Amino acid sequence: MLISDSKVPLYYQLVDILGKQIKENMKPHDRMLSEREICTKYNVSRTTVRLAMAELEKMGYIYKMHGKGTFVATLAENKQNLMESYSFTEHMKKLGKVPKTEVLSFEVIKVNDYLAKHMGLSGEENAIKIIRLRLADGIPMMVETSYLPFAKFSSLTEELVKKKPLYEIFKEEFSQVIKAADEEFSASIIPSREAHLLQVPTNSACLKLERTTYNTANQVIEFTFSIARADQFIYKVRHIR
Amino acid sequence: MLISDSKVPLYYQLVDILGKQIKENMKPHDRMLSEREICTKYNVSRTTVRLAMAELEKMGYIYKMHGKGTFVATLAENKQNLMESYSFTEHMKKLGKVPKTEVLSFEVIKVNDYLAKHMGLSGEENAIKIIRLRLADGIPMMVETSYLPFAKFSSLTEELVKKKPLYEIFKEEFSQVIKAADEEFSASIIPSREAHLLQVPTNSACLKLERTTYNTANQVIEFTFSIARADQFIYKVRHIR
DNA sequence: TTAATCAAGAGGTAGTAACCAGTTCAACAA
DNA sequence: TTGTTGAACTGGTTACTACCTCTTGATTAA
Repeated sequence: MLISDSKVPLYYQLVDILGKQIKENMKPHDRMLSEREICTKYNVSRTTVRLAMAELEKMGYIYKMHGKGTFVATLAENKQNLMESYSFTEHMKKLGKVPKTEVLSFEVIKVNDYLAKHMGLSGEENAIKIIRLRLADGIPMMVETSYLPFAKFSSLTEELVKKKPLYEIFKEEFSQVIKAADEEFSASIIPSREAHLLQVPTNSACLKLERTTYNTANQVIEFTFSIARADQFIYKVRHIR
Repeated sequence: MLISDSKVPLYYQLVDILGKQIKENMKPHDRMLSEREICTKYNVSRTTVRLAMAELEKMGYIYKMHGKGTFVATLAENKQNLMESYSFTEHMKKLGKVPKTEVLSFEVIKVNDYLAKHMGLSGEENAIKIIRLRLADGIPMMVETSYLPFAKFSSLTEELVKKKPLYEIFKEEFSQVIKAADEEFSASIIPSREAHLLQVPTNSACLKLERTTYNTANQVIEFTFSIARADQFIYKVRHIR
């Protein structure tokens, strides 16, 4: 079942196979085969099995109990890839809504002190500033203002941003893999400009969100402010371990 | 430096030692010793070193680059234990504020359908309902309403809750270790009861927070609603991987 | 000078082996 | 009957070995 001379590691092939089994045939708290049983079934070492299981655990698919076994997590139901939680597009699809994005502006700016500090840039560098309106089922949900380091994304165009989700662009066009993200949540009364864009009364509450996204080399690849309408938008995050 | 016959595993002793070194003597992007160098320095196998490094990586202390080395993460500056982000007490201490908690009510209730569903309980079970007012430097910050499964915490008393942070009680009195948490954020106009408790005008915005906390066996050990005043409270979360 | 090559050293993957520490339950002894 | 014990599982820890891929920089060849 596993391909030894594949470019994709054995343990990762196992992650795929077991993950699929869990999603298709198992329910929360079902017991998995023991590590040693998986070894013989797939003819791999326990090292490989434990690597795969560690990965599944990090993804929230399974949990282990010393002396008892490994079990399917309740968390497995609605969570695949942690990265998806950062993505408005993926987030909305998961909720059964149709996401849509309008790019309101796209420009290259010189970073100010605040941006330089938060993005780990020198004050001389440039950043790409993108303002987007996000809609779900045609209802305006949030306004996002994103800053990307120009040095890493100099060839990025407005057309591309209009065509593809930002996180797909990161990965497919610039080989930037998201490794970590910091998010800050707060609430306030909605600013009038955003009230207009989101089509809500001027005294409404809104959810403010600030996100800093890091690549595998621990560099900031995105710094985003979002303002979301309070009556429509709920933001979900999951912590594991 | 490491103690072979200790009850605490070698790899975890290494986590402590390396973590301390990072916090005390290193800064972001500094290179760590290579895995093989650490092996000889502490006289352990590479297995052990890699286990420790994996742990440090999960904690956000370090990041690795294939072929180049292992480096101190920028994230290390302000983050130790992911669990601490759930804890109001720890969270506030980290911000240099003095946390205080007033227990407003403590009672055992029969769960309704909504609670039963969210806590994985049958409709017949009981829960402990605790309402707390959280203050930082004497300023009321948020009102938290928590539900704990009575079956797991039947011996919990109001006195204990007044004396100790809830998450310390979980760990020390009931051996419940937090493994994962789901959080949902939204914003709204503050309800009048909370407006009064938080001493803000009735038309203020507030941050609403719903948290479900799981133990290592993937059972819900806490379900909490929070209402926080928008002008004072910012909630930070970090995702890794 | 410039480009290709190669070796050293980094982390990544994989196997084997052995023993430790919880959990469970059946077999045995009081 | 009621304990207790102990074997047979579970995952957890540790060591050793070997080879892979990626990065870097020095050496070599064009």
